[in-house]
Amino acid sequence: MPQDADIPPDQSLRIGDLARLAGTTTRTIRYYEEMGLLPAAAQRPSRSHRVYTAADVERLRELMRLKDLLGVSLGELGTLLAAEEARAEVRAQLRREDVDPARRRELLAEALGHLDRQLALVLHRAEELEKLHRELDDRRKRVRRKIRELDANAGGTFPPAPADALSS
Amino acid sequence: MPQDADIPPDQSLRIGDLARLAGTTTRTIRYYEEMGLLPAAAQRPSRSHRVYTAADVERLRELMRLKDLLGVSLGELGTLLAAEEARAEVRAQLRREDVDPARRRELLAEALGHLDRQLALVLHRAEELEKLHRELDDRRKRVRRKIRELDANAGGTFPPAPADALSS
DNA sequence: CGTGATCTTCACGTTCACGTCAAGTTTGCA
DNA sequence: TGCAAACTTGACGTGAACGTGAAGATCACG
Repeated sequence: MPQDADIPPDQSLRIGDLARLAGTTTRTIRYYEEMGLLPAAAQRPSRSHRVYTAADVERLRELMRLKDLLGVSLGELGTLLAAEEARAEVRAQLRREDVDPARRRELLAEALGHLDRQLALVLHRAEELEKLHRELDDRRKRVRRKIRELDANAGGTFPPAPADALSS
Repeated sequence: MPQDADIPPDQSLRIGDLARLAGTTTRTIRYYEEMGLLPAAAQRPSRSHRVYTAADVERLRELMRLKDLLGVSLGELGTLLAAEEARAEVRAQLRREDVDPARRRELLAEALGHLDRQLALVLHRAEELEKLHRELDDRRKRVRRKIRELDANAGGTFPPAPADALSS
């Protein structure tokens, strides 16, 4: 668990701060940048320090969250993230109301597609996890029942023969 | 997705068959054996072929499933699997009714502990996934609402100014 | 009992996702 | 302006989880 020093002092964070706030390392951040997951802030004067904002903390946390929850590689994550980028683009375009409705619809439809792809991934995994959950729950109930049976005739003779096979 | 040739011809499978049936490679199977995830069938005459049964197919599939769903390393998976081993042991002992009740309770309690550990893992992940699911659903709803708004006054002038900020 | 497919054990190679060290540079601050 | 702390790029190292040969043994079948 990351040391949750959740007092984001606001803009102008440096890479070390970002690492601490997101619960990771500077190496990882540079690596993610290299992989295109964190945009390289193109106009950085080369050899000067990287600067970040609170939004970047959020973005990085979201990245790590998705990576963990969806169990995807950084490459696949990059694809999903490109969708997020597109959504940001959409938001920017939508904020200016001088875009023609046809284009607006296009952008929105695209965003919808991206969201649906992510949702499909999430739903599939959630379903599988739920299945596993139910299985474990069933096993647990069986074990607890056996314990209760055992406790019922405590101090007595042998308990009644169980007679039911436990599924593997 | 593994090519689901689900016609398990029954016992006496060889490593290639197991690989095909479980949707993986022989290398992976040997590796898992080396890691102690698949027991090495101790009395194999050294330099003879490995033999497997349909149960092993199940076990291997379960292994891959857990690894994927819980996102754990093979090491951690080994620990969880040791629990399964213990449960198998319990089942074996419980089948013979000549074990004294105290020991039975012990074994059952142990099994319960293992199951609870797995359940905790699963529940935590399921919760996180559900949170992500709700978030994506919300975003999707917003996008769809915008599309409907746009479609409502189609062919007309500009749509009414949205006036609501889209959360990042 | 020959033979081709499949398997055996080394052993080294590879990819991913970073860790780690080195040498020089930039920044915040006294 | 001086300086320590934090940063920069570059390069090599590492652990996990396999992939990929090589050289020989074994199996299943005609």
